[in-house]
Amino acid sequence: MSRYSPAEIEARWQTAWDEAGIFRARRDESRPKYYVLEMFPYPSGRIHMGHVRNYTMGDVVARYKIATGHNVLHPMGWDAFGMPAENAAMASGGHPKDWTYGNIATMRAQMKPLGLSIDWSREFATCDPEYYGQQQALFLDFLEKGLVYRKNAVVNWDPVDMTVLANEQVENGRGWRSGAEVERRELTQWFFRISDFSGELLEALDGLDDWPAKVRTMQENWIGKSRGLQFAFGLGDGPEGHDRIEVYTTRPDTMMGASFIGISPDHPLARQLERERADVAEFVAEARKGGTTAEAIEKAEKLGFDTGLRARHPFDNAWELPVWIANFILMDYGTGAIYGVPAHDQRDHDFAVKYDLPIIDTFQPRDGAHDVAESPYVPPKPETVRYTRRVAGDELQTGEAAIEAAIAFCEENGVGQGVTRYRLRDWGLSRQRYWGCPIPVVHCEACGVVPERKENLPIALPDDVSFEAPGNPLDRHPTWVHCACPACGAPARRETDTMDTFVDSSWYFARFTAPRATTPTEMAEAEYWMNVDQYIGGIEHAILHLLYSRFFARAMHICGHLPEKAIEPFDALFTQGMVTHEIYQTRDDRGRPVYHLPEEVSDGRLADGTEVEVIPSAKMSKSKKNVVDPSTIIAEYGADTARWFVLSDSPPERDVEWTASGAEAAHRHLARVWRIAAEIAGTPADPAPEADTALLREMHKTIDEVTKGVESFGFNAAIARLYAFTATLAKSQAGQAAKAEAMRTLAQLMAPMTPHLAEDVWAMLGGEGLVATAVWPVADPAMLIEDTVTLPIQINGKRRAEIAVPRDMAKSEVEKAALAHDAVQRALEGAAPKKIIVVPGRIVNVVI
RNA sequence: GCGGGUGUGGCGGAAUGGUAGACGCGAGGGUCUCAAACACCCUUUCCGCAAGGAGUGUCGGUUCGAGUCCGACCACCCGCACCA
Repeated sequence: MSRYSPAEIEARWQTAWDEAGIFRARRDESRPKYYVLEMFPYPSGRIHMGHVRNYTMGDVVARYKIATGHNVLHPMGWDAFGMPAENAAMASGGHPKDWTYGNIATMRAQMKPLGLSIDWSREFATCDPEYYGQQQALFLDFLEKGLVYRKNAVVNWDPVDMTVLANEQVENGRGWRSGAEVERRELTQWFFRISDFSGELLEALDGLDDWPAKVRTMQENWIGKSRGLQFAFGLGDGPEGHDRIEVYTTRPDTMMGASFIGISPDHPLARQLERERADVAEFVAEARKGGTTAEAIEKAEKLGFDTGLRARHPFDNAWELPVWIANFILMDYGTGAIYGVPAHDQRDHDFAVKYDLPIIDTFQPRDGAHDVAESPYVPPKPETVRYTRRVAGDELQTGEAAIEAAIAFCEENGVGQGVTRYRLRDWGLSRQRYWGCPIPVVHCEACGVVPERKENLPIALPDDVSFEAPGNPLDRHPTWVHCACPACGAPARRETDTMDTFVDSSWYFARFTAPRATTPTEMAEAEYWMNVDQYIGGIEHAILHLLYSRFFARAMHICGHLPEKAIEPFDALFTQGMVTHEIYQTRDDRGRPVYHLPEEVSDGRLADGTEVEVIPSAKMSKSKKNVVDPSTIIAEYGADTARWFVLSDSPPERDVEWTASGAEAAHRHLARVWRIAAEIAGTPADPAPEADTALLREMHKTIDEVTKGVESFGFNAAIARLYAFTATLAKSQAGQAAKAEAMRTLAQLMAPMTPHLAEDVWAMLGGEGLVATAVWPVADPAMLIEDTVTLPIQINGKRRAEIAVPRDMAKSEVEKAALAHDAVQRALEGAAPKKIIVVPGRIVNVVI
C-alpha cells in the first residue's frame, strides 16, 4: 500500500479495537474512572453532521482519558419514544415499533464506521420493555414517596387529534398536525413534584462550576425565585365561601396605589360566579379561548370584566376596589389574583386606561415629576424615589428598601406575610399517546387509583394497535385496558396515558451504569461510575432535560436508586454548536424558492448551468436541503476526515460551517501525514544529531499545547498546532530516529481526533500495541525552554525592533543591548530614556 | 420588558495584561509535467515604490504596555416573558 486509503485502514483498525475489547467498560477500583456521555440521539431516521460533531467531541475526551490512565465509560443508547413514530404510522401505515427499531438499525450502522470508542455492549433504547419496565418501577417508588401525584390541570387540547399537546406543539393557537384551534381543557393528570425542589435546584446551581454560565443562568431564570408579600383584600359581597381574595405581590411598597383587583378566569371565585351568572360564564368562556403559547398570548387582547363585587383595602376599610376578571392573569402563578397599580406598571396602566379605572400615584422621581396619567412611572433599576403614598419607611427610599420596609410593616400589623415564591411549576407527565411508557396504575371502581404491583412489570405496550382513527389507540384497544385490580382483584381498567418522553431521558445516564440490572440501577455500579464526568450536548436542552434530570437524580436518591453524591449527576457540561451549511436556491416560474443539495451545485451553478443564489450558512435542515450526509462523506473521504474537519475550524461551542473545500483540506492534510509517515518508515536509520534537538523541542511544545487544548475543549487550537508541527516535521533535516519518534508522537496526539490514521501511522513506525491504549506523551519541561529568546523591543508600548539574547541574560545586560539597538538610538535622538521595563524572557519597553 | 453573550483580515478563527492576525479556507504567483491530476514552494491586515505609518465595533479610563481589565455607547445573536 502506498497511498492513504481510509476505507481500508478504518475497517481494519475498527476490527482490531473490537477484537481487543478495549472499549468494554468494567469496574476496576485500581484505576480512576471517567464517565463521558453525549446526549443520546432520537432515532429519527439517519444521523446528521450534528451527531458526528457531538460524538466526535465525546470520543476525543474518552480516548484522551483512556490514554491518560482512566477507566472510561462511554456508552450510547436511543431516546426512542415519541410522537414522530406515531405520526409516521398514521401517515404511511406500519407500526411505530418497526419504524423506531428500523431507524435505530440504520443509525447504528451509520455510526459504527465513525470509529467511536463506545461500549456497545451497554446499548439500549428507551422503548425496550427492559428499560421502560424499570422506569415504571421508578414511578411506583416515586408514588410511594409522594414525588408524583394526580391533579386536575388545564392543558392544550387538540379536539381533532384528541390529545394533549405540549406547548411546543401548538403554533399560533392551532395544533401543529391537525390545524385545529387548541382548547384549554381541564384534565386529571400526573405530576412530578419538582416544584418542591425549587429552592434546592436553584441553590445547587452555584456548585456547578464546570457548567456553562449561560445554562446556569437560564435555569436560574426558569426556576424564577421572587420575594414578596401575600395578603388578602376583604370581600363583603362575595358568594358564600369567598369573603377574601388572596393576592401576591413583589411590590408591596405600591399597596397604596391599588386601583382594582384582578382575578384569573380560572380562579375559584371566577369559577363560582361562572356557575351563578350567565354574563360571567360568557366572559370566562371567551377569556379562556386561545392557546397558552407565547405567540397566542402576545396577540391576545387584554380583556376584563367587572364582576360588580367590591373588595376592601386592608389599610382602609372604607376604600373599595372593583373586582375584575381578566384574561391576562395566570392561575398557576402566585394566587391567581392581583391588585393592579396602573401608576407603576405598564400592563395595569393599559388595563386602567381601557376600562377607565383610577390611576393612583405612590411615588415620583426623586427630583422632578412624572405624569402617571400619561404613562406609568417604572424606575429602571432599584433607585431612590420620593414616595407620595408610602406604606412604611422614609419618603425617600430605594424600591428595594421600601419593599423590605413594607413587608416588615405589614407583618407587624397582621396584614399578610413575606413569602418566597418560585416560577417553576410541577411537571405534568401524562400524554394521551401510544408510543410512550405506560403509567403503571389501575383504576378500580372500589379502590380508586391503585399502583400496579412491581412483579407485574413491565406493563408492556400491546403490539396490535391501529392508527386509523385519531386519539390514543390504547383507549380503544379491546383487551389491553382490562385487568384485575392489584388491591382487591376485581375487574379494573388500566391507565391509558403514557409518560412524557422527557421522563425517559431523565435517568438513562444512571441506567448506563448497569444497563441489564433487574432493578433501575445497581448501587455498587452507580457508586463506582457516577457522576457523569463530562456531559456533552446541545444548548437546546439547557432547561428542560437538564433540569428534569437534576430533579430525577434527587428523587432517585430519595428512593435509594442513586448515591447521594449523584444528586447533581453531571459534573461538567459542555454545550456544542451546530453544523451549518450554505443554502443554494433558485426560483420556479412563479417565483417560489427551490432548494438544491450541495452536491448538485458546483462553482455556483447547477449541472445545467443555472446560477444559484447563495444564502448564508444556516443550521442544516432537510427542508432547505443544505445538508451533507455523513455516510456520503465517510464513503468519499473516510471517517477520520469528517472527524478532523468538524473539530478543526471553529471553537466547539460555536457553530461550524461545513464547506466542501474545508473537507478537502482536512483530507489532504491527513493524506500528507500518512505520506510523511510512510516516507520516514521507509528511510534507513541515519542519525543527524545537531538538527534533532530542534525537532524534539518542537515536539515537546506540541505535546504541551495539544494536551492543554484537548483538556480545555480547545480542539480547534490543538488541531492548528498539529498542522504546524506536521509542517515542521515535513521540513526537518533531523535523523531518521528523531523523525520516527516525532511521528509516533504526532500519531498519539492525533489519535483522539483521527484514531484510525493514528493507528496506521503508529504501526508503520513500530509503535508498540495499539495507539489507542498507549500512554499519553508528557512534555519535558526542560525541552520547552529555549536557550536563546527573541525579545521584542517596544518604544512607548509600540513594537519597534527585536533582539536575540540568551534566555538567562541579566536584566541590566538586556537593557544595554536594547538601548544599543539602532531603532532605539534613532528614537531617543541622543536623550536618555525615562524608563526601561524588562520582563525577562518576554519583552523590553523603552519609555521616552 | 428581563436575563445572558458576541464584535479581530475577503471568510472560519489564534493570542496566561507583553511581537495582533497562529492554523485553515479563499485569492495571487511559482516549481514539477508535452499537458493535466497529484505534490511542493512563495506572497496575502490596510495605506505606501520604499522608509515608515495605521490597525481588534465607537468613545473614554486604568497601565511602562490593553484584542484582553474598567465605564458609557452602538450593532448583532441567544434564552425567558401578560410571572403580579
